[in-house]
Amino acid sequence: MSTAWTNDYIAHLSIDCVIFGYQEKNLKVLISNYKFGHDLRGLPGGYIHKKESIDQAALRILKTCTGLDDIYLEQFRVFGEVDRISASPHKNLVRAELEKFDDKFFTTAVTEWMTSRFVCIGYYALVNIAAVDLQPGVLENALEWHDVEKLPELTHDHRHIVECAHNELRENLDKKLIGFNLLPETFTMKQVKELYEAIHGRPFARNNFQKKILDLNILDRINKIFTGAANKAPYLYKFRPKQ
Amino acid sequence: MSTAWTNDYIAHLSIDCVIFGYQEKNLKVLISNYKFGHDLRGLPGGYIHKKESIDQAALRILKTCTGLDDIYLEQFRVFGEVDRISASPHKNLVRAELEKFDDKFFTTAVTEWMTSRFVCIGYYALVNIAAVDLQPGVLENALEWHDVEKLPELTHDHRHIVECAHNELRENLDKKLIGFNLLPETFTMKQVKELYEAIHGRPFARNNFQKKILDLNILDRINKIFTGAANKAPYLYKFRPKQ
DNA sequence: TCAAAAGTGTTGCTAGTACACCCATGT
DNA sequence: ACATGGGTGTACTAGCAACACTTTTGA
Repeated sequence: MSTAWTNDYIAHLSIDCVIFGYQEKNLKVLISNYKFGHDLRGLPGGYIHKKESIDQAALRILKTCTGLDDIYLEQFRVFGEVDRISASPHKNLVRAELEKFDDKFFTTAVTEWMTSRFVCIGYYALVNIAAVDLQPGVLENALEWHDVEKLPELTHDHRHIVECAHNELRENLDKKLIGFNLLPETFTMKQVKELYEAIHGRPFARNNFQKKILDLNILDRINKIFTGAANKAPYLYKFRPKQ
Repeated sequence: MSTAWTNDYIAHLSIDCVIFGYQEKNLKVLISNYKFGHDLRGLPGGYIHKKESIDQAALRILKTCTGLDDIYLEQFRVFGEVDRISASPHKNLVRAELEKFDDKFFTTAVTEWMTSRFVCIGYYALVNIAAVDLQPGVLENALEWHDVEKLPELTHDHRHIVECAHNELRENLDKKLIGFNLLPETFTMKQVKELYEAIHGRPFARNNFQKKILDLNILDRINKIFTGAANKAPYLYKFRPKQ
């Protein structure tokens, strides 16, 4: 039975997802808190079914932990060092814990399969945190949003993978205008600016930023929003779907 | 014996290399002409040893066909559609031809392994054609340089892979200043311009191009070269190794 | 009336483009 | 001398950054 399970997937090839969200002016990453190990954490990931494309596999993994179907995602790099798992201080821990876990499923064969050398395809995804319905898997205590700047210790090379994804996000933010996937349906220009600042980790000039974004001609101005504060009411915008 | 061979490699995961060269003012790609099939061609590629990193595997494959050690290369994308081989008109042809090929090695098990579903990591490399010593493998009649604009029919999705690599090369040409890997030790500004034109497929203004390249401060001017033509002698440049 | 936050305008710098001109070279 | 191709300079433009100013809002 468990042999059948491993047989359904391509061996030695995995997908790890860096799922970005945005909340309280901070860029967040979704992190798995595993049931085994001492507060061991890592990226949500999974394997590729022999009968599905890698994009389908990534979407399936994303749906499993967020419940969402329509997610912006992109592969950004392959991590293929031989020792990315074997050199990890967690490798043997993970293997031992898995075997203790549930002897009906995690046989020695399965845990060996899972802790062997893996080439990992890195995907990053952008989600609206408010729309996410976190669904921890059988191996997970919880799924947690962590500030990208204050990540806890992560297993294997997952911290490095997050850094690569973060760099890629920064590079693609202007080029592909993907940042709006992180915002709610409608938003103020200030929110857009704060999002960009959170991703780039540096301030933007208010007026120039507004001009830059409006000149893209991708936003529609909806109406003013009166916050009750003693100042000019900001406009609400929404992303204009491509014609 | 052949089972041992397939056991040495990660199953269902391959590397295909788009090896760019530059000759006679044209951007070229190195193409395998297979011994089997009717003039069947494809990209040089290979598999990943269980004990080597994916970068090492790519370098090994490159060394096998070009004889070169120090090659600029970069992974650019993973191709993971389920049907990228099975939907190919060549799949069954390749399998049948392989089995006829050499029954000591290409057993049914091996050819099944080789023609099963594969996730392919795409690498592109830049080489100086003059330095290359082409070494066809056991399955290859020849390795041939083809104009990127006039590619012959290629097996599976290899044409698509070349197009993706070409796009990536164009995008990275300025950003990473990698074009000089395609030129000889010393070169004139005209040669650099022609290289850029070949890669981008569009003309550049002579004077502005010269200014742009010189402003990068990465070239050293060596001396004038007297071509014998009735005009001003151009300067020779060489790439300045980073301090 | 005032402070706070939002919207907009002006200037200057820089990179890229188009145009023009001058210089070296061999016939 | 002159045609050819190479080197360089100038002006125009677009995009971005720094500055300033005006407008709206509720207390």
